[in-house]
This record gives sequence, structure tokens and C-alpha cells, in this order.
Amino acid sequence: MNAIGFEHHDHATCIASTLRLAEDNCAQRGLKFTPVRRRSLEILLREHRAMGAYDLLAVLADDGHSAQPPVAYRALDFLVSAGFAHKIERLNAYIACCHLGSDHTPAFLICRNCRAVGEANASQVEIRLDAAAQAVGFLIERTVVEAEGLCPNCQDAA
Amino acid sequence: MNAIGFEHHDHATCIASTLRLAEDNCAQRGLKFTPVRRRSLEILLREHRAMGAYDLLAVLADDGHSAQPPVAYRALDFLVSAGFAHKIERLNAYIACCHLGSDHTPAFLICRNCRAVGEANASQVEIRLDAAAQAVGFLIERTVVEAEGLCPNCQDAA
DNA sequence: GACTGAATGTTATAACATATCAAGTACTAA
DNA sequence: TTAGTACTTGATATGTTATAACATTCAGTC
Repeated sequence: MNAIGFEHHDHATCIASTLRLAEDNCAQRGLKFTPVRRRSLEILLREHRAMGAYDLLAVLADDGHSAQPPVAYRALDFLVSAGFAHKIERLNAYIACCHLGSDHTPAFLICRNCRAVGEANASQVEIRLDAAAQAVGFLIERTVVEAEGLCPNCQDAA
Repeated sequence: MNAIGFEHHDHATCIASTLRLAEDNCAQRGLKFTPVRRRSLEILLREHRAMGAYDLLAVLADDGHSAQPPVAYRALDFLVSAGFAHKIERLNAYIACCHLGSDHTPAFLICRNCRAVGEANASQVEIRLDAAAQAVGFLIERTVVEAEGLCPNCQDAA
């Protein structure tokens, strides 16, 4: 199982172009795309799987960066708040965003066997929580949608 | 803010009848509703809020039960797998199920300010992940839907 | 009674996350 | 140019959530 949204693509190009996109995006919004932040996004893109903060930290440490947990968590917080990465609550792990630039409520398909994660296209997902929320006067700001199951490869293996 | 799905109800009756329901349900399915499990569900029902495993553990310890983490996690695992409780991934916390008996994909409304949690009625929620999953051959077994925002009380306070 | 499988007791540790304060850096406005 | 400021990073410590591993107890059954 590749973890590339369960599909193949030109990974090297994808990384480079996404990093450039993120750079431009930061410039426009006045955000600081510092070396640690850039490198963290690059690592997430390169690995192309859900990584724990300590997984990221280990790679940063190999680079010679400070290897204390706050370093990884700060970088991840930045990437998530900038919309460059998402947190997978089910796994307590982080993954680079596949649809950088488009404002979207992400939805993930998580394989319970091999932990591969696919990010569903927003247009294919429709959440109808509004009625429930309005009925009780709740104001929704953010929605987490995570489906757990078996990816094609792990179904075949079973 | 009460945490009772943002609405009031007869709590004592609710606890008693839900415990009885769970008991019957276990008898039917051949599951063992042991003292720790029963007591854990009772605690979740009584508190009627999302509790961390260690919160539950503290209450169990007051009862004189063994106070080691696995005790709480085992009880919670049982309650979740039996459908008597849900895990709120966003909070790493657990809450008694409001719709015991009905097979449902729960959806939660979580206040980011006071941490109150409401369980939306399943009929009000519609998830359309099927198309995305089918497109890549993914088999969905379970879906987590958690909306974060502000409950009515915390909106007023702001 | 002896076997079996499930549940529980217990110890230890893994994995995830944040508080706090000090030090550096970059912009900016007198 | 310098002083202020807001933000980022470095570093230490600690808090929180979760599980591995193995021993023991208990209920049901042959």
C-alpha cells in the first residue's frame, strides 16, 4: 500500500510544487515560512503518511535541529493553522495536506491495518450536521471526519 | 452549560434505565457486565460529560477498586465495543452513549471553550463518504464525526 | 477436581503533549 | 541608531494518555 491517497503520482514534482505554493501563500498572508517550518512540511510531504510528532522530531534531529518536543509541536501547529497539514485525531498523527490552497473540511480514510491514510476530496463529502447544530444553538467552527476501515491492499491480504 | 446534549432531562431515571438496558443487552449477547464495567458506565452516565480515562480511574479508586490505568482502559474498551460509550477522539475522552440500543454512527458537537459535548441524533446526520471510499476501493467500517465550536452558553458569554 | 478461557491485578514503560522561561531575530518607529 | 515590540527558537521539566507484559483469580464445564 502506498500512502499517496491510495494512488500513484509524480512525488518529487508534487513536493517541490507544494513547497512553492506554501511559500507563496505565506508571503501573501504575511506568515513566516522559517527553515524549521519549511523543513517540517518537506518531511511530511516526502514521507506522505501520517507521522507522529516524535517521528517528525527524529528526522529534524538528524538534520541537526534541536530535538526537543516543542520544536516539532510548534512546527506542526504552524502547518496545521496555516492549512498546510492536518491532524489525524484517530492516530494522534499529522499529514501534509493534499489540497493545499483550497479551503476545505478534510475527510480521511484510515486503514486500521497498515495505517495508510487517504484524504478524500472535499467535493465528495457532504456533512449535514447543520440541522443538528442549529436545533441546539451550537456554532460549528471546524469538523473532523475520519473513516476507519481497510484499504484495498489490506482487504486483499485478508 | 449543562452537558446533557445541551438539554435538560430526568437524569436519575435516565441513569437507572440505561443501566438496565445495558444489563439486558449484555445478557442477550452473552457479554459479561461485571462490577467494574457496570460501575464505569454508571460513572460516565452520572457525570454526563466527556471523561478522560484517568478521570474515571480516580472515581474507581475512590470506590476501592484497583487504580491502575489498565483497569480504566479495559472497562472503557468494553463499553465502547459494546456500544455503551463512545470515544471522543478530539478530546481523548469517553462519554456514555445517549442512544443505547440503536446502532448508529455517532456525531458529536464539542464546545472548545467549556468542553461540553452533545451527541447529535443520527437521523440528523448524513455522511457521504461512500463515493470517495468506493472510488479508491476503501472499505469503511467505522466513521468518526466530531464538530468543534461554541455551545450556546459560551457564545453568549463571548 | 482439573481444564479452559475470560477478566482482573500489578508493574513498568511507551507515546503524546504542553508549561515555562531564557535567548535570539526581524521589523519599526522615534 | 537605538529602543521597543512581537514573534520565533532553545532548553528543561513535567504533565497526560495509553499499552505491553506477565501473574493471578474466577466462572463455567468436562
